[in-house]
Amino acid sequence: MLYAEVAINTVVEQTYHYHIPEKLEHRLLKGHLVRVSFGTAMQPGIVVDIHDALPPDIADIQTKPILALLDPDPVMTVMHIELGFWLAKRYLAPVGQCLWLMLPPGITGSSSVEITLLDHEADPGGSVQAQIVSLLREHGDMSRKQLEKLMKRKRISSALSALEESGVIEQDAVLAPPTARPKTVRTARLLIMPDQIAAGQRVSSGQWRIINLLARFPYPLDASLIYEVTGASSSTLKALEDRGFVARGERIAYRDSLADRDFIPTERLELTQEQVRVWDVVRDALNEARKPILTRHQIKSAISPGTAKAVRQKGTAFLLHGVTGSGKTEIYLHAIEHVLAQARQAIFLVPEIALTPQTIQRVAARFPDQVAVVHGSLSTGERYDTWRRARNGEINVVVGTRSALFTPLPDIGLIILDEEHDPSYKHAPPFNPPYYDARAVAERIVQLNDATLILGSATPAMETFYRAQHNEIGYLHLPSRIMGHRNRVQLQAERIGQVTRYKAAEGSAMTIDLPPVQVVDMREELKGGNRGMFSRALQEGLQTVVENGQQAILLLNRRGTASYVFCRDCGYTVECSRCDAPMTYHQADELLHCHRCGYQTMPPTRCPNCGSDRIRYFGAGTQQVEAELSRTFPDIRVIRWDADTAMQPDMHEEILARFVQQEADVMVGTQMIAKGLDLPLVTLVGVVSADPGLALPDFRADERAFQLLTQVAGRAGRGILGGKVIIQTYQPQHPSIAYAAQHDYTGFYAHELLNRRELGYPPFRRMARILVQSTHPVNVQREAERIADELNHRIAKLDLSDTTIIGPAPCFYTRIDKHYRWHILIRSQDPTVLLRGLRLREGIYVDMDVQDVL
DNA sequence: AGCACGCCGACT
DNA sequence: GTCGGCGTGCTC
Repeated sequence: MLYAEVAINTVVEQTYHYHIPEKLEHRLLKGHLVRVSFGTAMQPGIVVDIHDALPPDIADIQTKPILALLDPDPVMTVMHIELGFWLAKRYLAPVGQCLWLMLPPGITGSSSVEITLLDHEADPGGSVQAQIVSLLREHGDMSRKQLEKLMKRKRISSALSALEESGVIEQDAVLAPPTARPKTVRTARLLIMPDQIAAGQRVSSGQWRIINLLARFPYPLDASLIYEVTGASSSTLKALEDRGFVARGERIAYRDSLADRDFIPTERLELTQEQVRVWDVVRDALNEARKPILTRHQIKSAISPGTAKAVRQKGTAFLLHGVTGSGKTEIYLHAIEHVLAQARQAIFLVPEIALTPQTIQRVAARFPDQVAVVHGSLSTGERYDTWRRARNGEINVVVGTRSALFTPLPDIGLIILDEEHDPSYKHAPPFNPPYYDARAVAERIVQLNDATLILGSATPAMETFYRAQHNEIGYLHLPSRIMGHRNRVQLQAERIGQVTRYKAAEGSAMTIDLPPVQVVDMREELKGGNRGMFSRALQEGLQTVVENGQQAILLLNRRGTASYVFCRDCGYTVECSRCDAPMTYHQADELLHCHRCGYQTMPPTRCPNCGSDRIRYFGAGTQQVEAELSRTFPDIRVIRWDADTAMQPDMHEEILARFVQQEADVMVGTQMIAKGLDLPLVTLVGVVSADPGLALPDFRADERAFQLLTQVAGRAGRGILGGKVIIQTYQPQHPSIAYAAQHDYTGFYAHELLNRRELGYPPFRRMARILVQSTHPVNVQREAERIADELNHRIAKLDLSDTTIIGPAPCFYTRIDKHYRWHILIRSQDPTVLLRGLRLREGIYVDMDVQDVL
């Protein structure tokens, strides 16, 4: 007898064994999606292994059978199964949940229990049973969930089993069919050649147009195409079918989010000598890692039982440290091209699809028809189709956000994480576990697949740079900004009559220094009598930009702050009733918004506390900056880019496109404008206020601030016009500001590393966070204290001298959407030792390698 | 996740 | 005395 070890998608930690029925005996493979009975429910499961005997500890139990195969092809490879187990161990999450990361939503339907009334005349004793029977008589058969709802109670199992026992009802656990299905489109083909149609037969002009079109193609055409080309309608096509001239059919069509977009194919660019040195190292690694090319048959047999051990543990990881504009993307594109030539696939991760349209454009244009985009806002159908195409080996490059890592590509040769320092690479509550870090997962995939990882950034995460310094990963450096080919730059400069600041680099490329940064001390501005939002320097800078027809970016670092409403007499501030956070005034709808939960309310005209009518709006939002700009420079055209103006994902691209096309002189925005944009006409970047975000109780606050300022500073002067950066602050000596002003990454790194070492923070120890949430303030605190007690007890018992606990304490955001929040932070070489097997109730989340502790 | 089992207070 | 609350442990 053969047994399948199955992982089920619930919060159980273990796997379960089922015997393989005869009809599946030689068909069942690792990675197959199956239907099994689990407890009383019907559940989907993944076959993670196949054994010829049960493990000794359960040798004498009665196993249930594998009931059905839900997909004829394995839904994941052995590599993906192994990755799932690794995720479960590292992030302390149920293995089923980890494996389900690799599957598209909707691949299985939901599990339920259907109840059928067999004896309509039955009159059972017991009020609960009688009630159930009368409800079934009244409403007809239904699911157990519906019945519980109608009964307004949960405890009906004993009554149900009694009814089933006496033959009154039947309970049937079912697994619904998948909600995601292949999409089919109608097609038509010609059965008869035009010249075979007899002269006497009456054929309308619409029918002739269809016949002539179809006659030109020896295969079926999509009906939609036929209608579009001929102008005929479906009734015309139907008429042709009825006359036997045409056969209609259907084909499976892939839903593709890139399908309706045109990309102009581009060629590879010539590398500078600096890039060549980097590329040589990457290419050698790719060649070193290259496995023999597998045929489709070999790939299939690699996922069959018994050959699992073939997975090698190798792979190479690099940090590609390059300032903005240093040509990192061209290295990525060269590497992708190289692995595609090896018949392997590549994954290219970006922080957010909506904020990096230019990057996606470049990848899609370089590899036409080989790229798919994977991210959270795809429809279920698009995700499902992309997933199937990937599994079938029809996609070579996946571009996407962190979840794209789990696309079931058969032979991953390269993973790129662009802007690797970005916090969005960490999956964290309130999402579902596992709370993985895409950087660590990518490294694991690369090991399992004998592939290559490139982590790219101008401002690498402390942990990443530390690892590069200690030779745990390779270090590649691109210190110069490239402005383009010498001849092209020269021509452009002559055309606009500008003396360039370019320097001839080695070879034919030209480079340019990073823009000068001026730090303005706003305390001095106040002393000088300037109480406005813009310093004199920034005003002059904006004036110059307007006069010369150039462009500027104004950044507001609002992390952890907002403009709020307060009473001048008693100091009362309007707070969200569900989050206890100050509410933000929005000019557009004249309402107060809560940025945590989205709650909206009317601003008060009188103070609810003291009755005063001296209500004031305080603090600067993007709207206020916009208003102040228009006041100071009446003719200036301003465009605002923030979460409010870009409500839908595609709005980002539109706003950006309008700015690129010079429909505005100044763009005002928050963090998002600092991401990977290439805006050659921007000659001035102003940071209106660098201070918010510096004082946050988060050990990464300084790092984040430095990264943001450095990134946004890199936006200036990318064209031949040059540029400058002005940072306004009340603490000009702050390391995050001072080092950013010097474009001094290593200086900041060295400074910050001392802090981290002193406090035992990452990269010296790993940090985990236990987050406790509840709608009851007393419960959260009590639960957090209970967990902390248990952890301290365990530390003593296990003698974990390197493990320290911070808290329990209320989180910085003490309440979000009615939930009070407390947390416990754990610093340790390996927090999983302490946290393994910890009992977690509802509302408790373990976040390993936590990125954000607010 | 469900569901059973088991121990406690509050009802006919 | 039973009904129903929920804390605890198990599902191959």
